[in-house]
Amino acid sequence: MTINTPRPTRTHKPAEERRRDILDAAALVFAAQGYRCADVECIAEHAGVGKGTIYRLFDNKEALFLSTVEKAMEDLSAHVNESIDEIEDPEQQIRTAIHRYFDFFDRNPGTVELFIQERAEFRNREKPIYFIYQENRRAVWLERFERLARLGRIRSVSPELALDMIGNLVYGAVFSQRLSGGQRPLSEQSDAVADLLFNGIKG
Amino acid sequence: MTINTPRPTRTHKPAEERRRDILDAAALVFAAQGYRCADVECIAEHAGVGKGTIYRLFDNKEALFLSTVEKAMEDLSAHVNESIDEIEDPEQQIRTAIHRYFDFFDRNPGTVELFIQERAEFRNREKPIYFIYQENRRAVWLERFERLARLGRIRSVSPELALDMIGNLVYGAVFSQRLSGGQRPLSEQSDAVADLLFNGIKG
Amino acid sequence: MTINTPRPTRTHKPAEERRRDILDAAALVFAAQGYRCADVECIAEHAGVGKGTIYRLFDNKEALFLSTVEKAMEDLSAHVNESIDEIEDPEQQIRTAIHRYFDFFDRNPGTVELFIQERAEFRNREKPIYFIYQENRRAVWLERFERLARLGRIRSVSPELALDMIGNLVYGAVFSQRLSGGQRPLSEQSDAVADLLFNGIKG
Amino acid sequence: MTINTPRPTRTHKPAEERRRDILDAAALVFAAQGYRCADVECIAEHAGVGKGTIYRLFDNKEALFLSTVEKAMEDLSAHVNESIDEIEDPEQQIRTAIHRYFDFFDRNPGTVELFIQERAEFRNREKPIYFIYQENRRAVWLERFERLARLGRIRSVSPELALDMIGNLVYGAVFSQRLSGGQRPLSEQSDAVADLLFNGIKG
DNA sequence: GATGAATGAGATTTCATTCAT
DNA sequence: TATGAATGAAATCTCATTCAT
Repeated sequence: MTINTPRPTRTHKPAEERRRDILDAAALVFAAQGYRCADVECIAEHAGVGKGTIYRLFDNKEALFLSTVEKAMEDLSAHVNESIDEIEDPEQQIRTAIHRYFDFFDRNPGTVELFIQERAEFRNREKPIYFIYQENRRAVWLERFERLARLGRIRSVSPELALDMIGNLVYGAVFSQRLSGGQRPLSEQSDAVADLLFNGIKG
Repeated sequence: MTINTPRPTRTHKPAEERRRDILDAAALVFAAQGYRCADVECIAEHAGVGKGTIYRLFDNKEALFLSTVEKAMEDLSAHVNESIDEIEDPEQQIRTAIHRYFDFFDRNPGTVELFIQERAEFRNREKPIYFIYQENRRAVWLERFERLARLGRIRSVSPELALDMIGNLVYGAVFSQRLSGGQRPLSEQSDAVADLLFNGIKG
Repeated sequence: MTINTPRPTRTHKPAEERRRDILDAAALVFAAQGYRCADVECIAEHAGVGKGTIYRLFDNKEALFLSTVEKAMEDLSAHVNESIDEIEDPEQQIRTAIHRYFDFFDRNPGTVELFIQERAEFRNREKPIYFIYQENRRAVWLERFERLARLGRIRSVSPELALDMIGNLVYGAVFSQRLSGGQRPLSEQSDAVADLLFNGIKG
Repeated sequence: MTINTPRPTRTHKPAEERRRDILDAAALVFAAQGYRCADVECIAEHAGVGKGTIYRLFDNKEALFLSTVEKAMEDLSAHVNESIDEIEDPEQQIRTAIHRYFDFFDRNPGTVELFIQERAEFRNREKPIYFIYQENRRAVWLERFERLARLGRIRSVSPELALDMIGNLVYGAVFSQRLSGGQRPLSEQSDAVADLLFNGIKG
């Protein structure tokens, strides 16, 4: 026998905590239902607040969604970049990054949905948040590839191209796995992906 | 004051031609506005028909959209596979396929949007049409990779994995280029991608 | 194994026959689906003609429907009045009329639906066709009741009132039976109804 | 040029009151325009609310309509049965019921329309609400007729039949008056109807 | 004349957003 | 400040009617 303990009618919390609650709920609901089908009321319920509160903290549904995506992107970025700097060898940095990238999506499968949704619904915005973040980090990664080249461990390709390739490869892998309904964790494939990247299929 | 020169009167056409007109218009409008924002009336105008005609030939907006995606996928598949069989060398087959794959999206940039939209809006459907088609062709491509392995031109990776990798790579490349707003044609990169695939960045 | 023998593409029939075919089909479909839900196309199919033909013979859906109701009313009127004049005794005339009235609706249950539909959908028209016909016959029936009164067989009520009462009684009975889902044939009750009418429940 | 003085702003009312407002407006509009032609927006205006409010309180147009009919039926039932129990003599009970039945429809002429509409548009539903209510009350009324029979004041007919007859008679009378456009109040005829019922036209 | 493909007005319903409480 | 009742714009889809063939 469950007892309904209805949410207390009004509660006071610091605004920052409210925001987090709402963004967490939004990530869940947007990922599960898609941007259009997600009902703001449903998000409000999940977050344990009234609709009005959402509209006080976010301009509108679009702003709420973009904040949600941004938060997800921050989490991804933090997860990937966290312990990279402590690694000395650039190849190992790359291998670790791939692994942690895959690992993040294994743990947060909804995040792919958020990225898809963003692009699907906000075609007009300049550039998806994902690619903005990617660009921000580009310089750092480029330098790592250049170091690798200087060490003679990249031969035939320009660092620029290599960076793009790996970006496309892992990005494509995440989408493919998610969209094709693949069940195997991505992170299991990270070594194979890295090997391919470094050695190619002939190697 | 502009004078609208409305579509003259009603014209009769064979059903097949009408379908094509409508699917062409739909591909345009869905790609430009997204599934949700695309107004069926707008598609009708583009196709030069009345709304009713669309609803006579397609059950509803969803069916129209999915037909549009399917048609795009057929076009892609035909474009890629067309002249592959005439090529003898399996490596060359793969290189050509990559090139033609990229080339298709250069010529039909809206197609990526359609694929994104499908996934974004119809999360419930088993599997996106793209992956259904991909699976259909899998056996054929697998055989080519196996031949390559038998010829000793693939060393370290299983044909299965190699196939997945290349799938992810090109798929990711198309998305990346489109989503990141890249302006350079994909097909220009096809050689570099193939080189990476075969030789890796170390090679 | 049935062989589809599709309706020959075009046939020529005298207009009068066409009209009858269409009205028969219309009576069926309108009774089964109701005025609003009845699709003109469906009626055309039932009648074995094209939609255009219907619109050549009838101004519009409304006119078609009203013609259908009128035809039904003519049939009812004919069925009831047919052999009344050959009967000598006025009481027997009334008893026979009641019986034939009920009998008609037993045989043509859809007719009630048509009358209901007419009223439901064409509230604006002066008076339903049923009541127009009823009024036309009123003088004749009034005379019969007056003869009955002159013969001393109606005591306490005016012929006018008696006529109205019986009208209401049988009309109500038909509706009740139909609307309440009664399964017993109306005509079985005609004697009881007539007895009540003549003698009341005390008698 | 008329100046619209639009409903001021939004007001808050208890749900029960809102429901009543809406049902009152719906009864008016459905009776005047018929189920199909009645625009929900029009009902909303009459009720002084927005369309959305109607859809918050009722699942859809159909549910709104059926609630309206049910409410009307409750009102009728209450009006008829109200003071019957205080009457001692069963014949007087019946006479009073007839009178109050007619009186109700004189005061609420639209109610007949609602009943017609219900049947016309929802032919699929098991049984119209009117007949469901009628059946509920049947046992009580049957008992009254049986008491009358025991008192020797009904001779020749079974109580069952007598009850059906009177039901048909008054039901038919209401329809007839309404449909034939009769202007005289029904309640003026109630004595004559009762006399006919008890004594017949011969008596 | 006969057909049925083509048309588009019109009505229901949803849900983001507002604002009275 | 927090709530959720109230709002109404917007979009799908149907089907009576027309008219090219």
